[in-house]
Amino acid sequence: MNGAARDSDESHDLSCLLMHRFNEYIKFTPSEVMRIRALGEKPIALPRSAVIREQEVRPTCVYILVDGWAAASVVYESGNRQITKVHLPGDLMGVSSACLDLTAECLTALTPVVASRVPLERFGRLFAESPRFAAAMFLSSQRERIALIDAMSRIGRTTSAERLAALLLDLHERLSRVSHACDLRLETPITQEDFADILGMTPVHVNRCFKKLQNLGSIRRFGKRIEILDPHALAKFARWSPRSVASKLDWLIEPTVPELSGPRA
Amino acid sequence: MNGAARDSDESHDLSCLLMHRFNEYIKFTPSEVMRIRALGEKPIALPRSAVIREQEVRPTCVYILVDGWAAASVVYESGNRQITKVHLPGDLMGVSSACLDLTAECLTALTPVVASRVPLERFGRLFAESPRFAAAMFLSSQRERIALIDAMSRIGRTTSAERLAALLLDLHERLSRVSHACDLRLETPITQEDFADILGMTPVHVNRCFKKLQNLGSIRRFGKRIEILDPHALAKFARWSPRSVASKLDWLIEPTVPELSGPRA
DNA sequence: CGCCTCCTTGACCACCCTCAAGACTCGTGG
DNA sequence: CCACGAGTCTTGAGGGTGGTCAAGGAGGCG
Repeated sequence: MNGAARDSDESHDLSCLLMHRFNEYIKFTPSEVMRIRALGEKPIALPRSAVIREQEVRPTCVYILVDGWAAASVVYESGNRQITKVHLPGDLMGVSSACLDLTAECLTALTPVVASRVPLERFGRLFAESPRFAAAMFLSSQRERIALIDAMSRIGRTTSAERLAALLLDLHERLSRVSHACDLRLETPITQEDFADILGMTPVHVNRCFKKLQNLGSIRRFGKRIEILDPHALAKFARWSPRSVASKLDWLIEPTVPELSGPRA
Repeated sequence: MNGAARDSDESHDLSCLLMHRFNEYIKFTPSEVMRIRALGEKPIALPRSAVIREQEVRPTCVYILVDGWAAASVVYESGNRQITKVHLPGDLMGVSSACLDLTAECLTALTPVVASRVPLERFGRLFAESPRFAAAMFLSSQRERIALIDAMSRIGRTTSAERLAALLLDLHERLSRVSHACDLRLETPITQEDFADILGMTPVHVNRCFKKLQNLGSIRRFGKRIEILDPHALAKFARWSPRSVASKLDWLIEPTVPELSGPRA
């Protein structure tokens, strides 16, 4: 048992949330769950727009987003920024910059957030000692690459309205997995300017695209609440379909769990 | 010694090339090098434009690019495609799709290529048995994420001429590391249409951007040979600077090499 | 109530796309 | 050796998507 275990009273209620993400590819054993739970330091609350971690600084930690939404973005001197990833509760943030001398992206709070630091040393120790944790991290990094590939190809090769539609579907899917979104209602606490920075366009044009999707009868809006009226039509319009992660991963990880948690659904 | 060792006579001369990439973050021991060498099957030669691996198929392998240039791209029904990564000799290809049920990207040959398949099982076995290999793969995946982040933010937030300039500098840097490019001359065997697919624009406009960079006095062209006249000015124009990978990685990997395999510092 | 942030809308314009035609290169075959 | 054709590059003309600028409206909070 390592010294960080004393943090775990705060991270108590996070555990299920975090496990949800970490379990994406692997069913961890109880003892593994214990260790993963102990990864994060005491969570910190930050207001909206707060910088969680600067761009162009020495990376020392990764971060677990416990509550709220956050953005990873590349900021230019002109003030322009491109959001490269919208992080939802349970996400691990700032991992990619760990391979660099200076961080490539800035982590900011899109809403008030609660986040927990994970020192790289602690992360690295678990990575070295638990091959299954290493495999899970490897796979989830690949999944992040896929997300980037999808976002990039949309920015490069689809129109603005299509991009917005795809983003709404994407957020809806991710949120429903964290079970924030019920049915086809979508609560998006972020501004149209944020949308613009995600989609590589301007706030003004985001607004016009929203109107366009409304006129097409695909969505309806009530303030920040968005309702997807015809998901099928919207998906077709956006040329979007959900990615399904590999079901068979025995090439990387033993499919069965050695100890207790045996039963597979 | 595993059965794949018999492939190693062909992969003989590749080893230095591949090691160059695999060594990016770690210095491997001789026995580790042996195992990595044995990863790839017998390399296969393919003509330009050949599909190395389709999109939307079940992933069974990753690929080592031994010679030539290849592209990972997302292809739309309309025939449009976005190249998400230009692979140079020594690159590992198709890794990100390994986490999916169906591949997200299509791998195609931009020039005649020589490539070697690595069955996922073989990759996974080495990953499980060698924590140092696992760490190296993890880090190189993070580096790929950074490359995607950079490409994406450029497409989303910079003008076409800036993007082209950044791409030229990027290719020059990568090529000079594989030592194909001497000095400021850049041999690009790919068409302007390929450039367009990388940069998220049209071939016609790529041509105009080339002309613009020439008129600025930043580059000169002789067919497919490009000379960067003022790299400093070009980098400033493109808002480009080389990324430097972390020098201190002892949080993930023991910095010094143990002899054969086991002993921990 | 007033201020701030965000949303909305209009007018204008530029960057980049589309279409199209001609020039150049290079491999192939007569 | 030249002719041909396919693929690529180059250039022009015109148009549309989306950016810029600006002003008014709507909501939230001290």
